[in-house]
Amino acid sequence: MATAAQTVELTEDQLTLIARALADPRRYEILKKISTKRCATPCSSMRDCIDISPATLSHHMKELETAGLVRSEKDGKFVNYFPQTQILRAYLDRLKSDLA
Amino acid sequence: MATAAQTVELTEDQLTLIARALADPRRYEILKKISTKRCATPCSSMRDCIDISPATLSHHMKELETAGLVRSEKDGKFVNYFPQTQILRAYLDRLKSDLA
DNA sequence: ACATCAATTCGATGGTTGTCGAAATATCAA
DNA sequence: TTGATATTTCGACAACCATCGAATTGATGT
Repeated sequence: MATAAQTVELTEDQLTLIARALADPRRYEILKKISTKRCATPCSSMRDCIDISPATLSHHMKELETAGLVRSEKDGKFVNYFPQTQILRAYLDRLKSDLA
Repeated sequence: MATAAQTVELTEDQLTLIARALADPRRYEILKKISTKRCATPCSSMRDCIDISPATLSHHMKELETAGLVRSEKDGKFVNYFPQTQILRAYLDRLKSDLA
């Protein structure tokens, strides 16, 4: 089953990390931007539309990555980010089964 | 269309309030408990299974209510809580359309 | 009226977090 | 090598937040 969707099981800690990652408006905007793009999103391109210092951006990217919501790949002096939609889907499924 | 599901539109502020409300483990447990019960859930019954002071519980309930995730109804000296599933559904729909 | 119980409010405390400037690290181009 | 650019790390600060004891409010039953 090559293209079957993997169902990820989230630990309690991951659940909290994800919820907290989504709870900051700026981080949410960043993730939204990464998610809508199919291609790689470099750190620097984020600063074109979000007014933020490099240090703060780096901090937020680490939070998103620790939560598992994005994956990073180094490309020379740039760092590209990719959305990890299976994690978000697992989160949505979990909320639905726990709370709906 | 008598039983049609209402689609609620969430503001940016509500989005943040909900995310923050879900980001605390204890609050998540409380909401989970309220959600799995169909009947009214009094404040005091929460303390049977969650070790928490009355003051902290009251604080968390207010957060959940401000986020719109629960509704409260006074019943004598008790306060009953009801899950507001349409708000949770609106939140899930929003995450899906923004991030998936 | 009084005592009792549920819940809220107040005030304080300790920990967390978003923010950014400055310095450091890493890569690339000339 | 030197300079420029991208990103991270460090240190600090202010704001926020979870927590709870104590005092308060509100309702019930005696």
